[in-house]
Amino acid sequence: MARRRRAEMLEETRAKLIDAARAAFAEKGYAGASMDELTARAGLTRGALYHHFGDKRGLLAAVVDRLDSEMAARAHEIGQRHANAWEGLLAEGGAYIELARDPEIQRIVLLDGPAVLGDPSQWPSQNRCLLATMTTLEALSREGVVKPVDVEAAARLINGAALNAALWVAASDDADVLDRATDAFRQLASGLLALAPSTSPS
Amino acid sequence: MARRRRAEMLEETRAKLIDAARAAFAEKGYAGASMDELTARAGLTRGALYHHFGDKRGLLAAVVDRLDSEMAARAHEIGQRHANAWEGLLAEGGAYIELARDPEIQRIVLLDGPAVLGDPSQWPSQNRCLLATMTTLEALSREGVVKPVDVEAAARLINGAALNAALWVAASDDADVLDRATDAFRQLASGLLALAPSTSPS
DNA sequence: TGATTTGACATACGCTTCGTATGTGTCATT
DNA sequence: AATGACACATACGAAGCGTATGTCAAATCA
Repeated sequence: MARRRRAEMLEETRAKLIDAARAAFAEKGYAGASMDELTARAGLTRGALYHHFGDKRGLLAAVVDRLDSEMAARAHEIGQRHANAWEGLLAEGGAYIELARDPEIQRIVLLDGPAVLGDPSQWPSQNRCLLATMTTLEALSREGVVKPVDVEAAARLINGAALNAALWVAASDDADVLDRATDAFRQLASGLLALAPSTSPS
Repeated sequence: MARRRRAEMLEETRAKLIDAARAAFAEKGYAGASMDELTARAGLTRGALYHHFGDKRGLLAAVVDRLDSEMAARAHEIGQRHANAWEGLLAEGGAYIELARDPEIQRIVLLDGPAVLGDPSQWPSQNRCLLATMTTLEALSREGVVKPVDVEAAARLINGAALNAALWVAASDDADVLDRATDAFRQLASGLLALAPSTSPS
């Protein structure tokens, strides 16, 4: 069998640990997940974990960073699909709402993450999400589509509203809740528009 | 000395435990707070705690319920002060933002609470907050001030935006962040208005 | 190529903490 | 006055985290 390089092995174990942790945290929650069990499932021991991530919290940070990056990339991509930048912003928000219905993201990013790692707005990954929204808003502001506005503040509130909507959608089994949340989101966002918002612009 | 009734004592120990837990959770966080230390500071032992609250989680639920009720009452009261219902809604949101700057509320209600107790929109106390906002919105909708809107969805998003703004405000030391967040909140909320929002209505 | 060092893990240990099971004293009831 | 219930304290077991230590392969170098 071909011998693999050391760096390869290292990356592989890191990935295995992150994957195992992602599953364990999602299933049992951060506090409920045992590091012994988690590492054993990955075919390793706690030794590997502490060597790579320092402590349990470091492991969560790594998992969160990964999930959050995936979210940002996906939401931004969806936003980019729209020729109209304003529709892109709305779609981006809608994408966040949908993404956050994923139980893994729910539990790890939205619930345990803030409690263990502190305010999300301080995370490097969250800043990526925020930056994407801010960039879009900035462009819209230059084009005159939205009113002159504090871009950072507006972006934070928009993201916050979307994430909260996602929590609501995820907690209820009702199928139409997603649509209700999305509609309300669009209405709220229209408050940023320079022109009087039309009820159904499409 | 006057002998107190049994029920009085009972309520007093409950209150002492909740107060001690409130302080301990705020200072060390839920996970970091030791129940031995917490109860000792109240002049009791863990026995009392498990007798009254079942487990650590039950104690947190009691603390959260208390804090959250205080928030709802205070915010609603502030909203009531305004003759104009629309300004009342905005003031209510602003009040949430300000209230959440309190480190106790920050840590216990906004960070640890959701992680341990689950989605806040399922809490009885949170429903009180929500109901207040919904009532105001409903009235505004009847008066024709805001567009016909899904009241529950709009209320949830508004509350979510306010809470998220509060996290941001609390995390940054910048003094003007509070104003920036409040302004952005008002702009977003104006998306619900039936008429084209004026830039500075007051 | 053989010796040495570095680094990636495994193993072993102690400490803390939670939850429960059991004990004890005091207040109501009869 | 005796009994039962209740409010709490004490004692115990188990689990989990972090650290300190050990080990073996891989990289470096003479």
